Amino acid sequence: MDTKTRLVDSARELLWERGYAATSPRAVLDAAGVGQGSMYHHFRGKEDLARAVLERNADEMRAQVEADLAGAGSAVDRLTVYLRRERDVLRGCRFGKLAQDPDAAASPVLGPRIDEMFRWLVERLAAVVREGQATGELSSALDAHHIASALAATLQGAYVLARAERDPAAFDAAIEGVLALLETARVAGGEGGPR
Amino acid sequence: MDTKTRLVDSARELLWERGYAATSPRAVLDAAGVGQGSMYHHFRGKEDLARAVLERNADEMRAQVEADLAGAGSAVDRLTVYLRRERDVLRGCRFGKLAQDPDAAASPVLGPRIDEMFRWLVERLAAVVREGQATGELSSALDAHHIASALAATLQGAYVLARAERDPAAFDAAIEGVLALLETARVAGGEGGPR
DNA sequence: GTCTATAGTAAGATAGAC
DNA sequence: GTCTATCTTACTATAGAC
Repeated sequence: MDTKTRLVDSARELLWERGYAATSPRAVLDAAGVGQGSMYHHFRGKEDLARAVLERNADEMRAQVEADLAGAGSAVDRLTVYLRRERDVLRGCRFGKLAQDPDAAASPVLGPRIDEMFRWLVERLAAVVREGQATGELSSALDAHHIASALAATLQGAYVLARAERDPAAFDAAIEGVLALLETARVAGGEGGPR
Repeated sequence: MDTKTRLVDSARELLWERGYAATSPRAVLDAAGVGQGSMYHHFRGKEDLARAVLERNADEMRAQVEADLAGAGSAVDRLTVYLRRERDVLRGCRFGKLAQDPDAAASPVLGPRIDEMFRWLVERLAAVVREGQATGELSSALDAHHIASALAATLQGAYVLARAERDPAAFDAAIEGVLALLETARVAGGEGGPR
């Protein structure tokens, strides 16, 4: 594996584990096993390296979300697949972590990328909710964007709870809770209604 | 105001704004307008000062939550009051912020205090859900701890979304979404049922 | 292209004058 | 009890040898 790839891989892990502000270029270099100067040859600095990591993370996340939401089954079924997918709970969300990081959020190059990722995610979830409304599975009285926002927020908050309590069970409890609520919102008689 | 109080006040603001890892003692001293040595006279160091801040934050948060949840109205009404209470959305939750901070969460003195706060909050919310089940407002088929976890998680995640999108509207959308779901869970005929 | 060496700054903490 | 001065370490970045 070449040096540039090793740098991105190492930075990706450290950014996930420690966040942006708390990740030093030195730590990345040590983890990648390269000298001081290599990073500044391939990247303009810490921020530019983080940008490369964010681009890769965004590609992977979009692909994963699409895989979950574009599958078979009703809208609620697919949202359930997405929310119940196995995750590295205690490490948290690669994007949510950075959204809370003071330096990453304030960065003019990183901030907009984080912003864009979440706006895309919520809109993608909202589209599935609207599909559910179109088939009659979910009530048309619900605001699709609100429901999608609540689902995305529960997922992000579930990570926060699990990390605070140092217990993955806190994550599962929150996900099961919102799924139970979503289940009650299924319209009786709609496609794949309550069971 | 005495020096010790000014130090805690300044640290409290900076911890909220920047988190623990990214808040330097120097920044606290500058904000408080005191010299280097004063902090080390009143506190053992950065971690000890943060501990003092966390204790004050915990007191205030418990009082605020109790004020919202112990009021009049049905269980769902009170949960709604809690979730809709006005918040400094873009600054985030004083505890949720620290839960995501790598250094704060890893600290043996700060970590357990963050843990305890969230466990208390979820249990307090679960108690209200159980009250709703006792009066027949909410279905007894629901797992109170799961629902409480989902509500706490949505709140935390709503902060994450708003910060990521730099828009308080993202917070409101998530809260309204989960409230809409909670509303559908009201048992018809129960106290203060669906309207 | 990758390395070591080193710049300049700030971190967290301590020493000692007043 | 509060201050300034200073210690040691680590930060982000650059210089220049190989």
